[in-house]
Amino acid sequence: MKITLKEIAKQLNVSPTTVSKALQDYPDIGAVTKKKIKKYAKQVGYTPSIQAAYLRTQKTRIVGVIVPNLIDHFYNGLIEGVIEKASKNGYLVVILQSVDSQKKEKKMVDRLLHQQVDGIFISLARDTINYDHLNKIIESKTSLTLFDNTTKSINCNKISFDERNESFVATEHLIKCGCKKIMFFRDSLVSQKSIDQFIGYRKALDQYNIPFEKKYVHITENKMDDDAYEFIKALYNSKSEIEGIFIPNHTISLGVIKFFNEQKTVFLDKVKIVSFSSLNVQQWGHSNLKLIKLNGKKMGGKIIKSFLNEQNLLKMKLPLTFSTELLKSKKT
Amino acid sequence: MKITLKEIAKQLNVSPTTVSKALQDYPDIGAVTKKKIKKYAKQVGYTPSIQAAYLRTQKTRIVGVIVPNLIDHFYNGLIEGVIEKASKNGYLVVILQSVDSQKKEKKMVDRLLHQQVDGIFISLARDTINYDHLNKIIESKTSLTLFDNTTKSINCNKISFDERNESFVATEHLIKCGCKKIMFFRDSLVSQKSIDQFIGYRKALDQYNIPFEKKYVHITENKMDDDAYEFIKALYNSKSEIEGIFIPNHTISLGVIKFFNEQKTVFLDKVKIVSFSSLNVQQWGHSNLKLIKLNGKKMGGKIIKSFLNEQNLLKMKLPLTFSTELLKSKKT
DNA sequence: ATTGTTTACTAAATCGATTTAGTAATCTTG
DNA sequence: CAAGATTACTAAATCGATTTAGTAAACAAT
Repeated sequence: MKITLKEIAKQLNVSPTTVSKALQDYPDIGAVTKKKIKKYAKQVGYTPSIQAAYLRTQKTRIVGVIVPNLIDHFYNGLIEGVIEKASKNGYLVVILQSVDSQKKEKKMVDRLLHQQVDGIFISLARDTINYDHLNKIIESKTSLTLFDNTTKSINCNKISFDERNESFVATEHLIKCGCKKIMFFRDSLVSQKSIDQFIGYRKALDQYNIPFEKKYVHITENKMDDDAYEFIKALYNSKSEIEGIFIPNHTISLGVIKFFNEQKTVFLDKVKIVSFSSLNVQQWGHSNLKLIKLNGKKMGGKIIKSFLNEQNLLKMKLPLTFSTELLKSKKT
Repeated sequence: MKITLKEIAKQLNVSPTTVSKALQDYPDIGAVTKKKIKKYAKQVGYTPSIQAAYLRTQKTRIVGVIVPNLIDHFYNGLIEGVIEKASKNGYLVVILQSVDSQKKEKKMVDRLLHQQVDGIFISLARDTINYDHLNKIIESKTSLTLFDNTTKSINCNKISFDERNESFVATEHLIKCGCKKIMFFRDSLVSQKSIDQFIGYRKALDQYNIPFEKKYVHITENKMDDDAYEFIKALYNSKSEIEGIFIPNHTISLGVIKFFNEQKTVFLDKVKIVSFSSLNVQQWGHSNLKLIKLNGKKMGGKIIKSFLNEQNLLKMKLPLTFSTELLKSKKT
């Protein structure tokens, strides 16, 4: 049977108030009583019900993460990082995937708000262009952190790579390898992340006086890996003159690599590839294939760190004894 | 501001009771009032607080999953399956990793019980040999499902592969390829999963009259991939006569493949490998390397299905109107 | 017209904690 | 030694819902 505060109070012949206060180290409980209560609570393995406490504290100790998918190694690593750091700090992590769809993303946000989680972390779906759901999060005073694919339109915590620079470096690498005809797989026309990647790509071309050609940009859709596979296959069959390929994520590279494996790397010998990836293996150790590693796990840790910072600031502003009053005056 | 039941009641000049009942379609609320309340609730976007409702219903609509790690593709796929199916049925999923340690596993269980989740799903850590934490789950009347690596000692829902048979088939494949000196990577001495795999391996050897040799079994430890890498490297340097290798999981195969990639598959041409894996790519399309695919996503779906079944059975046994009484009589 | 049933609603208890506002008992201090 | 201050504790309200028990009002039956 579940042990409750009341039960402990009854057993020790004190009031529930005393027990609650003793366990929270209130100064107005005698040292002897405090020790006695704490000892007994430990003995019977009492832990206050989070659900019940929520009614007063408004804290669930749960955070929610929405990622576009769970296939990409990058997000897996990221989630690992989030879970590890969150666990250490007593938070549980709820994972949801938007399947890169704005519609689903909105649904997931509603579900998380409904559960009244303490924080929501989102890498926006490829097609998200409306931010009502993000504003709803902010209005509800829930901590919001955008990561990886963010947006400038919303003012909140943000954690992301310097996509422009990373893409510049990637493209530059190909150029330095002697490539001039460089393909760019673009995963979205509207997402900030993709826009930045495109800017980095363009900037590198400009800097090395290579003319930009629209036909070298392919915009992937739906199943990114299959789409990339089909595209690269068609490209090969049409005897393309492509010299280098820049791939902005692991999923797309899966499709591309699949094709090259089928060709037994005959084609790969003529084309240089750079891909963002978060695999820490050199499985595809072909000299013409370079992986730029993006550390998802580290980013995951950073997300929680920024969240915890915010929570601590809140706590400092709202000392326990005055929390209710201050919260009330803040809300009105 | 959060809309509460009380607030709606006030606005419509009815009692909170009426609102609550109307929204739950109780028969003793007039059709007109019911419609009015429902309309208003919808208009202001009211959803009852799960946290508050918990106090009476004892349901959090959260389930927890504990996996050994998040690196292995198999668990990633599994989690994807769990989340997809759980989301569809209104459950949130909390993910935790035991890092293949019994100690952490117990901690994670405590945390989930503390949060009072509706169901806990565990793939036991490699070194788990004590089951007190599982019994605690059962005692607390929380639904428990063991998957992948289970144990016979606990009576609960279980979902796993026929490891003996799968291993038999894998080993048989190597034998049919002409191998007699077959290595077996074993990931644990105590886990049921590993024991079953070993039995399958032995059975295949026996059936084809191949003597079992202890030296062909390597027990991995700690970082399975690194350990496997080091082992296979040493094996190669000692000019081993190994003809076939059976690898029971993706993580170990990462280490092995890493080695072969470094050797540019020179060695691989002389050795046949079978590995369990859940990658759906033919990236390593070498004819001497066979991957036996384990569908994690499907297993994830099955876990939720079995959980939902159990929950529904409970519901049928405990009609809403009598739930409290019956629960009480059951608990005593 | 009186009693018995429905119908439609509400008051109050409850879930498990936290917190505010008090109250005895003890201790200071002028 | 009386009046104020301090110590150690408790009663009761509260958080946001659900559910039990109960009550008026309308209707039906004798």
